[in-house]
Amino acid sequence: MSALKQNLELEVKKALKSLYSLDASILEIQQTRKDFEGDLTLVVFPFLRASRKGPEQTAQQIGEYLHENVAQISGFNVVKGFLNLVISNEVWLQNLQNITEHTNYGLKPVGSDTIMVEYSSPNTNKPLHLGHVRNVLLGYSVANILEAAGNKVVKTQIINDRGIHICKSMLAWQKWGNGETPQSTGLKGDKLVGNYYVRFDKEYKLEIEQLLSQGLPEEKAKNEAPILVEAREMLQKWEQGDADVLALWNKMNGWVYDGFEATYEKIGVDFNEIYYESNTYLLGKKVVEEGLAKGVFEKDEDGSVWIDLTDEGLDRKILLRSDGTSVYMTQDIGTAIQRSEDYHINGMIYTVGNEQDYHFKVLFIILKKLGFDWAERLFHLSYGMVDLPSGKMKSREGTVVDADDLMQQQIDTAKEISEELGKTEGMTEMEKEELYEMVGLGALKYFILKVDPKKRILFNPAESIDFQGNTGPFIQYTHARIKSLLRRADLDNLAWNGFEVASYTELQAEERELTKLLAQYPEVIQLAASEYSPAQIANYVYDLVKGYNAFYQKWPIFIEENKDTILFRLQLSAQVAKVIQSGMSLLGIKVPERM
RNA sequence: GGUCCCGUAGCUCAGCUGGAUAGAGCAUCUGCCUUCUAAGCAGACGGUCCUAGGUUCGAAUCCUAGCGGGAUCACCA
Repeated sequence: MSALKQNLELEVKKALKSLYSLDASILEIQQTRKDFEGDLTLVVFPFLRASRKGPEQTAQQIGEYLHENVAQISGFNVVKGFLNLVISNEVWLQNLQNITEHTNYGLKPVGSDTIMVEYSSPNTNKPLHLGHVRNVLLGYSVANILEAAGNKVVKTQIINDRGIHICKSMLAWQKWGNGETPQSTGLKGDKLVGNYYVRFDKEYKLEIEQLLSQGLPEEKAKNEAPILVEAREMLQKWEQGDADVLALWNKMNGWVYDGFEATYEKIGVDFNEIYYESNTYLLGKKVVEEGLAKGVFEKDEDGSVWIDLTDEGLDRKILLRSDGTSVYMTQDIGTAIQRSEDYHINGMIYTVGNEQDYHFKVLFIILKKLGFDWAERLFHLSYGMVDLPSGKMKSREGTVVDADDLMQQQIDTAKEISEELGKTEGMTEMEKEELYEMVGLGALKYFILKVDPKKRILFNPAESIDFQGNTGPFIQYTHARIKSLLRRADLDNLAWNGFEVASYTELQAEERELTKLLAQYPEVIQLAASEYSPAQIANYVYDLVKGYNAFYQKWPIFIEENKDTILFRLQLSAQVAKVIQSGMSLLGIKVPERM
């Protein structure tokens, strides 16, 4: 398709040169809108000055020239200043033929650029929730898309494993845990640790109340509650390398990682490399010292280190506290550099919520100022909040939608609907379970990925996600239906697989439309990659499926008399199924053989 | 207050590197299963593209101002 377009652009340029001696540098050839006849449209308004004719005449003239000189163009028509070109069926069919010969159609071979994609990046004191789900799905899908577009991709996360929040869970477990473990309770490790985080907060609030009733001012009560003081002491011990504290820290973090791993596996995402803040913050501090020496940063009298970005319309930002300890920014600087040393990256994508827009703006400027060449290709994949009808999610207040619960709920819904529709007859228990999971998670993933990441999502846990219309299950269903056709074809010994579509002559309008849609897939991947947008893929696959269903309903296959027609339609269907499967896998969504 | 993001049908969203009569899904209504899976198809209904200016042959799309919603501006992460 893009080759076709490129070739056409060349021909149009030739036409303009020969007709009006015009050297057009840029010209726009776009898809013809549905309501008009044709495949590609040239807008001729920009050439009127050179042609010294009206728009219709100009379009007519160019059209005649192209029709005569370009074999691929089988016709044209003119509507106002729009020249609609009809591409010959042979071109589309040849293209379809090429598609049948490529198993990885649309995907580029891996090139030399290495891009690192970061997503998830949780704290280790509580389980993953709905917000993480959006994050993980986006990041994982963008990683897939970048890979499909020809990049070497390293998927990673940064685990925020140090800080007071972990000490809170540790302390609460020490005090009230009675030696509980995931094994002894049957709880997932992240859930167990999360419970103690909540417990800490509860006790903390009680202590504050008590202090307030003793007449302490609020500020002081919040700051001097014994349990908080104790947590701070624990953090200090941690930083000093106290063996007992480190052992507890390792144990509880281990539980959490096991829990996360289970959730990631369920959701269907993975990582190639994991970074821990406890390992990178020291490097950050070192680099800040170096930057200070280079004059990129400045030191205040109290010893704190800053970068002044007021020239860029931003603020002053702190990089080291007066006591020399690191802040969030310091750690991110260290992590970025560590990554560039471990892998020779050409760029990096950070999947982080839009409340961090400012942070990453500053981080990128700092890395550029420090002179790293890869700093030119940093991108903050920023996404909007997932809000509940009740408002914002807050872990400490328990108003979160837990990731595991959410997935299970979707799977249960899928089960209900499947059973209601009677779709699972003849399936084994294992096949059923697999199907429910595919469909339930497919609905969830598609629901989240089809919208622009920048937009906020309002999620109502009480209403289940749709399974009809523009949804994951709708697409999965179409795939299953095609597979069903192909199974029947195999039973009937119809050798569609080797059928040469290029020589087919009976192309119907719906079939022609489908070949055009299939031809667009490689371009769509490139666009999705350049925009870091899974939504582009989702919307494309949806259009393809809509187009297929229109064809499916209008043109029955097996009752056709002409065997070539049967084989052609089967081959076309198989290619559609292939692209559906491919596109959905870029979104991290599996498609079933039957449903 | 400064900065950033969002505002398109009753609801959820496409379209936004300027192009033709602004498109889908859900909801509502009408048809289509004794022919390949009806989680489907065909059709109807539904719009001041937040508002006002500007640029242009042409603006939902670009620019300016305003309105509404959200985020952010910590020696928290």
